[in-house]
Amino acid sequence: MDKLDCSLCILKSKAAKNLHANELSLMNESCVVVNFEKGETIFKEDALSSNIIYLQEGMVKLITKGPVKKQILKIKKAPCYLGLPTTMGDKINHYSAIAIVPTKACFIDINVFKKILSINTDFSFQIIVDLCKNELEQFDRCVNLLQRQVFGRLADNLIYFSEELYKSDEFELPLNRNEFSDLVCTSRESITRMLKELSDEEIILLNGQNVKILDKNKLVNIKKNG
DNA sequence: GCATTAACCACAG
DNA sequence: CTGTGGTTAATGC
Repeated sequence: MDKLDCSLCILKSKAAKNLHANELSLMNESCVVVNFEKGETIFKEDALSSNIIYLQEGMVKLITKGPVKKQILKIKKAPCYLGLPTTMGDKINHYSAIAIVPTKACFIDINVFKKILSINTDFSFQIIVDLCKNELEQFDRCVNLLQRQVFGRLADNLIYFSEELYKSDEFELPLNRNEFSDLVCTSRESITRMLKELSDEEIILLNGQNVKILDKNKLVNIKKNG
């Protein structure tokens, strides 16, 4: 177990920036840092959960086993809190979190977390804002998945990676074709074909997992009309 | 009917 | 793990 000092952590979420020294030291006492390799599970669906996880570095996928097949719910990147809905909302986890790149995470006892929520309203407020943003995002994603065709969903996800996760037109997909299809809700073959097609039309530059968006406008158009 | 979309299957690097 | 081709079911002119 690494010894840590939360007050020295520069990778603070918006919420954690509001924490006072005494609250940070409260976290220190019950906080454990764990490193995860790509592919390692941070917490598992159906297991009892009693921690809030603070993602210090890295990226994870949240997945759940649907009635037919597994589904990637969302890709989350550090810094952020993980497992708020699934830890506060029920006794058992409704989804799993798996690292998709080397990831560093702090495990915080739920009771300590609750205590801090109750004494620091700025912190609590920011947590609520995050949760609300997340819910809006999920509503959008839900409608997109249900009402758009595959090309639109693919474009949507490519734009999400570019704008939300990497803040760059060029990025390395942290998912293989199969996982990406689980995110976009389509088949592996369709992902292959459609990425190739976008590449042929010079809307993206594709080189293995490396994606560069060449024509953002067209991509946005596909997202709208797909 | 005929075209389009996209999943499923099989097979090859 | 990925790309390709063939096949097929569903949907919409």
